[in-house]
Amino acid sequence: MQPRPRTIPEATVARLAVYLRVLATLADGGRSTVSSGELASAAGVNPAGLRKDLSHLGPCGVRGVGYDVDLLRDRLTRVLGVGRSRACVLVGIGNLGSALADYAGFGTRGFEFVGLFDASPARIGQRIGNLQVRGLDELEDVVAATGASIGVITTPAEVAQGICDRLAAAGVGSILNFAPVTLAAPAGVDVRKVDLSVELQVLAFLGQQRVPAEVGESA
Amino acid sequence: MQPRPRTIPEATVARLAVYLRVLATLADGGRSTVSSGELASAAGVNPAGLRKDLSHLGPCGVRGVGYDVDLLRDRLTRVLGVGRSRACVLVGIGNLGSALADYAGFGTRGFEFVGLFDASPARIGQRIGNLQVRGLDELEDVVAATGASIGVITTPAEVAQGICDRLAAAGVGSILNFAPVTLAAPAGVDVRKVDLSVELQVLAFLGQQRVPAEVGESA
DNA sequence: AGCCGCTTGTGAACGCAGGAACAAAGTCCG
DNA sequence: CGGACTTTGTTCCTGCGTTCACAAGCGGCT
Repeated sequence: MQPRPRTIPEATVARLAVYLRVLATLADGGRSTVSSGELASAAGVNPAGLRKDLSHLGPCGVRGVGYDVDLLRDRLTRVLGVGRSRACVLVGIGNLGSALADYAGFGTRGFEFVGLFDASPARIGQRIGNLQVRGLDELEDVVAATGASIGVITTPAEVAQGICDRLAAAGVGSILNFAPVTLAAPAGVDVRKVDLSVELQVLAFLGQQRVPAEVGESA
Repeated sequence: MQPRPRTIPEATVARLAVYLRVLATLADGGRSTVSSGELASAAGVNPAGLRKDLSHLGPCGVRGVGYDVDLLRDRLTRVLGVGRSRACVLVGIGNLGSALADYAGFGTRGFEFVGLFDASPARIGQRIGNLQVRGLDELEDVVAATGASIGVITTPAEVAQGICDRLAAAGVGSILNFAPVTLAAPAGVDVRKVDLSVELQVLAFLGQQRVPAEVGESA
């Protein structure tokens, strides 16, 4: 049997990652226990929802007291698989790619870039952090040698699909796409998309809805 | 008074922005009409869902033929409010902030940065694109002078809440937060969060879940 | 030892998004 | 001019996520 059903909703997983970060802050502050209400308000969610999210891991709190910070952190770390370091490759070393390659937040959370790739000869050989930018022709070799399981795409939209195909064929099972296109990937490969201009447009729409006086559509 | 009900689901708005981009590509390719199926597959969604999304704008297709590309583009542009340019300020000119300030995709979609701010004296005065980085003390003045309605936060987590408060107090109604914290904002201010390490952690979790399943199946 | 208050964990209802199927409408062809 | 095909717009339904509300359990106090 499966005492913990392996099916944790995706939305819940995203929140678990947030809880984990809040817990780290609390631990730094010297706290040893937290209540669901406190944790929920720090994470910006409903207390009942938080408890339900946590219930997917089995009981891990003490009634009448709350959650043990260290214990819960351990549990979340193990469930999310942050314990072992994961090898990532990054394709497209433009402004955004360089920023991501240099972003310290990844290394401390179990993600390590093992390869940076770009098509432009001008960028090949450039050093970012402790890595050198390689040519695209080395992509498959590096993925095979390092066993990288995650690929990050920060290329122009036109070539993103081609890179996606090559990553998938090379055995990369998870792709994070920043290019403003919808990628098609074979079954068994997860693709997540972060589209910055869509975020801004949604924000603009909500703001426009809130201030209809500024629109002046009927005039 | 409301031929179009003002309540368009947020998830739909995000997809409308995607459709708009796909339509731009199609228009560049010379296409004049598209069917819902074609548009849906290009956007990576279900055809029925796409039609439902578009139905929020009222009937804008021709039965038996499809959608007129230019007309639909016009309609979407007007609903999303991409027509007029929106003034944005960006706070925190680190690697990520610099990348965003230099990202061409925003300017072509109706978003214009009118102020870049950083706390570090080393960065103040630096030029990015056609803007100069200013000190944080000028933040309120610039927001007031330009009427900026959107603020983007790419600061370290520790100072993000303070910046959020100052932006909200200055009259910025929409905030896009890249800092790895959950921000609290007064009512009437929309906050959207883009958390890169959460995206990676979700991806890692999905991949981790997939691998043991594959092992069990192939054995 | 017993009671009380606090907090977790779970069960149920509500609302929402997503998907499939169907009727209306317009066009193309004979 | 009429029929048939294509495609939209809508309606229904199913499933998921979220929220509310309550019972169970644990620690502290008397």
